[in-house]
Amino acid sequence: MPANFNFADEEQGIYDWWESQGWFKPEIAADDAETFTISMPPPNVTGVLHLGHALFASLQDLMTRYERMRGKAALWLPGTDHAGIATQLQVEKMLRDEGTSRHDIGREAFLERTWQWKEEKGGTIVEQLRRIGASCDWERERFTLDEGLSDAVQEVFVRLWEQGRIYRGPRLVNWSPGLQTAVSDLEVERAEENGKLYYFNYPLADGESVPVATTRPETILGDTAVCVHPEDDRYKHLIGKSAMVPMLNREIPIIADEYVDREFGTGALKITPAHDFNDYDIAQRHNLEMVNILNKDATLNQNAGPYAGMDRFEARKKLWADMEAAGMTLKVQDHTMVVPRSQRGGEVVEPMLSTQWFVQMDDIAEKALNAVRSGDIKIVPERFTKVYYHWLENIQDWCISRQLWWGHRIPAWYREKDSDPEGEIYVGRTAPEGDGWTPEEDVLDTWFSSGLWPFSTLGWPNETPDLKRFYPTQVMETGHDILFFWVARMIMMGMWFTDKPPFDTVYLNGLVRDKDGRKFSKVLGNVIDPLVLIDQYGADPLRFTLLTSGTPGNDVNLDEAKVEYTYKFVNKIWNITKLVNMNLDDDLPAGLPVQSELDLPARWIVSRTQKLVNNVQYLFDAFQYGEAGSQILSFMWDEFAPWYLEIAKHPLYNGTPEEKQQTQRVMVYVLDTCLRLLHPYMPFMTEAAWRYVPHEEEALIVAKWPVADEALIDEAAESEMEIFANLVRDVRNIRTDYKVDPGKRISALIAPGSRRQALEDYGYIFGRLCNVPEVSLLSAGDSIPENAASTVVDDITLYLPLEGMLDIEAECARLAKEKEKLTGRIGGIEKKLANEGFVNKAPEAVVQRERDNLEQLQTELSQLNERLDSLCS
RNA sequence: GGGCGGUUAGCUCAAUUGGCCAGAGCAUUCGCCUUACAAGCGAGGGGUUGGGGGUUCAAGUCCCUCACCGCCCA
Repeated sequence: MPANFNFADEEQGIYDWWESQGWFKPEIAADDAETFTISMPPPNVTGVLHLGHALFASLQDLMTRYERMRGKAALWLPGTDHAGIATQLQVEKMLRDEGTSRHDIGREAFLERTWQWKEEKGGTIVEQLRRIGASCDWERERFTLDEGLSDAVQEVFVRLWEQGRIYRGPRLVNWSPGLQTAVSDLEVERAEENGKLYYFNYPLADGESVPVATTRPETILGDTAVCVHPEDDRYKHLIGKSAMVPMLNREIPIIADEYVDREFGTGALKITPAHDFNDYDIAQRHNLEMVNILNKDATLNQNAGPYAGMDRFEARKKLWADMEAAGMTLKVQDHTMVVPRSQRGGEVVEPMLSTQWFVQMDDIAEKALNAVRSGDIKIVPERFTKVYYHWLENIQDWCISRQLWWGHRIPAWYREKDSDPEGEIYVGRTAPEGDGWTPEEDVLDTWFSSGLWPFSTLGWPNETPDLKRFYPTQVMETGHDILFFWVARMIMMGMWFTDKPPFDTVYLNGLVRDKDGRKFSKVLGNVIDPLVLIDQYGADPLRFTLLTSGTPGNDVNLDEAKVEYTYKFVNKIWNITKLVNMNLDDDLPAGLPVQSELDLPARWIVSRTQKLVNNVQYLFDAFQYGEAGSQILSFMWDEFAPWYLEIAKHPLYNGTPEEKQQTQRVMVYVLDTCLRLLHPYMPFMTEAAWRYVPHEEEALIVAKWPVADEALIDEAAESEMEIFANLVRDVRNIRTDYKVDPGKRISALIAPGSRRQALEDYGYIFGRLCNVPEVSLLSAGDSIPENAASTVVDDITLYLPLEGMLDIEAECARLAKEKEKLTGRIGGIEKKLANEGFVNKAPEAVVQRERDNLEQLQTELSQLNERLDSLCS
């Protein structure tokens, strides 16, 4: 067996072996096996792996591997997303660098270039997912623009149209001037920024004026009313009069609406329905005219009169300067305001009147709400259900058209009617018959196709065998940041079109941040590339660290020091395996020996193993993978290796053939169990190590998940071993206190109390664990050694004759300190037990535990007192 | 303004229906190359679990309140 696990040489080979054996495919399970399906949230096809991907891949792979080991037909279905805006932006940038643009080369050439780009870059992230060990069924990999998925998108669009749930029309939408497309509410990020509030006198037709404040002066050019509060005594008399738009002298009405906040600004509001959502609502109520003053690139159009052609921010300055010159302005104040910016480009988004396609959401949302309300879909952590409800209960119609080229083209055609070039609309799976039809240019929001992902990837709308067998899926694991964007939409689409919840559990993870909790950013220079970590430490440490650094739904702060530590854990496990492996004989019988034949350390570690398996199972059932992982690590590193394996060296090296074999079988059993439990966390190293452990199954990836055997839990063995452990720790402490060279062998005398037999049988433990190879048991009447340090555990007193090294005074001080600690604890327990409330109300087991504790501590105290009497008085 | 999360050792994080002395890693102190592992082993120091109040026999955990940090929605 190699000295170390050489991940760099091994990982690729192991992965290829798994894949070539077909173990990533659900078909390896029995035909009638229960299914377990996860659809992978499709990463951007041209993206590269970042830690967010690494986290979701680790979680989903863990779940998949776990269920696979439990014998389910486990399918983790991978894929990528065409990511309309993001990908188009990348290609447009390429074109810009080449000195051309998408408009120069035209739609067809542009799409060709984009497909080419997709082919070039599309493999990257998929390869990177393999590197972290993702056990997905690559033969079922999908891409959102695949033919099958495109059919599904078209089918959904046409059906929604036929159901009257899709409509087209002019509405106020969020317009991204840089991207020159509409975007949905969700794609707009709002943040407080320092802006200004401009006060000016709005001229009235009769020569008077009314003071008004605005944060965006350029929108004055699109005003179609001035609005005051109906109860506002300052302005009441103006209602019904007319105002004149500054510089344009367009006459507009003064209206009253209770929406106006009398406290804000001057209490009078200018209304620009074509460029403000609130104003739009007011305009609807009052039947106001709507004047669009912006072009698609956010320069001003002809409605802006002399300002036509200027950029919106330039126009703001110029208009204000002109108004100042005309004596209309009052003042400019600093003002904190909420600015909407594009999630993609970061530029300021403009509300703009535009003709777009929408999905009417009310009934669709209702079904999705019910799926969660009824418990058919469970969200983990549960607190996100409230967020989900709130969003769906207040949902707006969804703007699904995008003025992009990269995406699913909307299956609609227009024909002139009543001199309107788009007067007649046809929506269908194929182009309409007849002449004069022009196809729709717009494509669909990327999330429209992702919303179908759980079933479109399985073949829907066709009743494919995969769809029948694997739909609905079981778990949707993704980031809580896309609960609305994606999860809610999948539930809506799934419920609407398949009448089934697309998955029964939504598991939401948080964001990965740096160790100080900051977001990764190029500006901060704190970006960590998961592939660099994998190159440095291997995939397993990164996976394990991501999986154990956080709790469900919360952000993960990744500390590279922990990755390094986990890398050492990998080495630790490797060395444990090496030790076990080098102490094996051929033809070792499989499985554990009969429990009654086991020695105390074996009964103890076997019992501890059952408890570990139970805990891990409990935690897995509750999605608490982090805690489960930590417990496995702690069991191996703090119990199995330093206690059991060290003790086991005695029977292995000095025992009878029977004892030796028994010990071999036990350590193989425990190690094997740990490797199984750990495999979903660290697939590569566990698989590699497992080769050196006797086993029956073909590979660890398809080995059985451990189940605890309650009959092997042995509380008596656990408490007896605990006594040994405490004695060993005490001896070590004494050695440290007296600065006894660790290499120096010393002997001990033990007054064994009620444990004579155990101490006779297992006294060798002291030789192994604290370098005390000679242990003599005292009998009643034997004289207590002089000049010895001592310690007490339960009814046992252990003496270490330290010959010339003992300082009586120091020893007495040590014992006195020990006594103080003991009496303190005894006092605490006595007080507790004297409390009638505790004795009567606490569970019997808890009370009994305290009583047992008290009894033991009192025993220890009396022995300690004897020792103090004889040595120190 | 509404909702949610967080605040635990110097730093990063745990702690399963409330129940033994709140645990790890990093950092730090001391001692060890002990034949699986110095990528290691052994021992230690470091905490009023953000403040205050309450419920309970028992609170990091449940309730109220305040403070600060963060996220989502309007």
